[in-house]
Amino acid sequence: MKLQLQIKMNEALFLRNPESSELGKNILKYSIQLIYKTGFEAFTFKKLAEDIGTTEAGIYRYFENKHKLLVYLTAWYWCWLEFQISFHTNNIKDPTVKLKRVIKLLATAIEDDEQTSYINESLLHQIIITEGSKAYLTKQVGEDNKQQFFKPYKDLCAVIGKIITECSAKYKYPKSLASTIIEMAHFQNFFMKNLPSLTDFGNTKEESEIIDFLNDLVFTSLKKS
Amino acid sequence: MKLQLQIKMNEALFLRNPESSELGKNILKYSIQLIYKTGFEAFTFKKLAEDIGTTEAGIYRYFENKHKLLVYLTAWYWCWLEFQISFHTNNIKDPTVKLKRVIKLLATAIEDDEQTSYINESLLHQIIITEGSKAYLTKQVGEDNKQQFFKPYKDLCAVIGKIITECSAKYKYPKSLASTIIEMAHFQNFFMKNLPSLTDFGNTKEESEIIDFLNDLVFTSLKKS
DNA sequence: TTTAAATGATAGCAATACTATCATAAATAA
DNA sequence: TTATTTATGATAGTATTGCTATCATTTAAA
Repeated sequence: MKLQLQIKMNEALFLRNPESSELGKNILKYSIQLIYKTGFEAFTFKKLAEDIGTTEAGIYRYFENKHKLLVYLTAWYWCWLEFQISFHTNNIKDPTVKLKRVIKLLATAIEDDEQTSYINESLLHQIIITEGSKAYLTKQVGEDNKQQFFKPYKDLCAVIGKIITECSAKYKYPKSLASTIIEMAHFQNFFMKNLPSLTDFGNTKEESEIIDFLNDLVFTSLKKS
Repeated sequence: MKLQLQIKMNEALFLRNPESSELGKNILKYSIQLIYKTGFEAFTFKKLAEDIGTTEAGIYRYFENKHKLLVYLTAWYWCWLEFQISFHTNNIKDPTVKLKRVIKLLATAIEDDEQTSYINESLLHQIIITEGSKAYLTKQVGEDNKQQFFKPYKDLCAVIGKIITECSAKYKYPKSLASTIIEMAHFQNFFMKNLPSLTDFGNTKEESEIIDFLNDLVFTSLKKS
């Protein structure tokens, strides 16, 4: 008997719930692998269908198009991460300790946690780093937002913003600082690996340095105010 | 007699230099308008050709594909911005004042400066906010980087990093802080307009608030160290 | 004025992004 | 158990995208 973590996803993101069938789960599993391997631009439903051993039309019964699938995956990731955060910061009283834990969770590569057999969290984390912002950097961001597609991201940001306010009630920009931490945990990681001169971590390429940078950035801001 | 600002672009970015002919200049001019209007995903050379009144094949003689064109536009923008920064911070001794000026330039919407008739800097700035990161968030980032496509971005980051170090020689993360300022000047702007709950500027939607936030972020970090 | 270079016009082709149809298999309800 | 809904597989087809090739014509340089 095993505890299964189920995330309730926004129904407007899919045509048929991918978590409700084998094929659906395979779509999630293999799309993560294929996007990781080829990048989102070169990723197509045709190739995905071949990998799974089904047909293109089969995929289209679950997802309207690859953009929706990407939004689904990112939304899933932010939900999952918010759960991780609430789990790992549970019972911690000191908001400073809490915030440090959050930064570490945001900036650390994840081991696949096997709770959800069809989602490889480690690969998904890598995908979010490279492809995540493409989910909202579009012309349709307004409509997608109306349909609540970015609620998990906004919720996570709100949670972190609240911890920031607990740390320092006077600090004026809790939400912007929260979104900055989230984005920079990913961007500094991408830069470190791909455009290292944009960072100070080019030599070691250690995640711990990103964590140190973010801690410094956040806690000097909060101590002062 | 008018002074013309000419930016020497990396030759590997194009097949034929777009600044060397009318058609080329039209490609730059109309591509900025069309990407601004439709977004990069829906932008095609076919539509661009129709707008200009030429043929698809005509565009392909200048740019290998739309990715290269986007990289060209972003590279041009970073070059132009670095010039703006060096121009507007010239003769300023105090590095703190300099850095404040830089933050303002990064976060402020630009008026089209008419110096370059075929490039509308104001629209281009908007494009960079929404599409800019797509230039490097790809599988080919490594190869593109080898060909020096991101040199203007890296140069700008180095310039800002140097000013940061002038402000505080002891600060440990000048380059990461520089790339953070650059990215956040844009992302907070995008969030403010499209996903306002990710920021603290949803009510006023004023650029000046982004500038205040970045100033606070940067100068508390630098004062402390 | 000859020659080279840039453009326009047209064609074509492989891949992408879908939609539709129908047969079959599997799960569910009567 | 049979009847019936539901999901999948197989196949086709269509418009658009992304790109290359050819050749005639205009424009600019030698």
